[in-house]
Amino acid sequence: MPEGPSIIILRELIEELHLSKPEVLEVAGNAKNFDKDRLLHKKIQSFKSWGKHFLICFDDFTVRIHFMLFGSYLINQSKKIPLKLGLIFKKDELNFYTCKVDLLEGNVNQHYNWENDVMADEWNCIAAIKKLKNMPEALVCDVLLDQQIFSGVGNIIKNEVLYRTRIHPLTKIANLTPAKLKALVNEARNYSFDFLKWKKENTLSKHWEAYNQKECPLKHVIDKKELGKTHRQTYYCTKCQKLYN
DNA sequence: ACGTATGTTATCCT
DNA sequence: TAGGATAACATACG
Repeated sequence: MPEGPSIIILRELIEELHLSKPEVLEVAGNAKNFDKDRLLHKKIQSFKSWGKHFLICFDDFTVRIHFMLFGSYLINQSKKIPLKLGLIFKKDELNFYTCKVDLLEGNVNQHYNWENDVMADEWNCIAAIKKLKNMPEALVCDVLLDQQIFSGVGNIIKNEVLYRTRIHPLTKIANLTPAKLKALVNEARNYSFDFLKWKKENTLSKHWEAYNQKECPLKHVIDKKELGKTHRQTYYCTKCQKLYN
């Protein structure tokens, strides 16, 4: 569920309901880090997302849903596992499970820089390159997971972007050529949209070239190691992906 | 059946 | 004290 494109899919499914500023008639669930009565009888102004964050925006506060690793949602359906947050409108309902729910005070724009979201219209690749240049010692396998630079990128996107750009995960930012640095940043967005398309078609895993693979498309062995300070599983081909040093 | 994981953060160590 | 390791969340998949 968790990476950025999956949140876009949730947003699109809600759009298809054609709710216009729906009033919350009932609030359910065991989310208890804020008073759920805050939402009651208030109108939702918009549904937004920032990377892996799903945002339900009210007049002067926003409910933030983060699905973490195991989170899920159902629209106009429910299931047996404990409900974290349920919002009931006149005709529809949204149910969120196993997620982190937080309430952000004030205008949502004060909480987020939309330029960091690789899938947003506002995405700013120049700003991303600038941030990367300020961390020359960082490894590419770590920076791709940095939500302040590549909001929405997760471990699948990380591995696929590194394979597509033929960059070894342990390459330091300082050692990338300007062209490779640019390719890295551009592919973070580009692959995210392929992810979105394939996820909708239910063919995402079929298109993986490195993530979860035993061999790359050229039949070389794929190595699998926990790399970087993030210690996330990294799948890479030492023949196809160059270590810049 | 069991091991692993598309993620993040609080807390406990050193 | 900064940093790293660990646990926690509680589900789905192969």
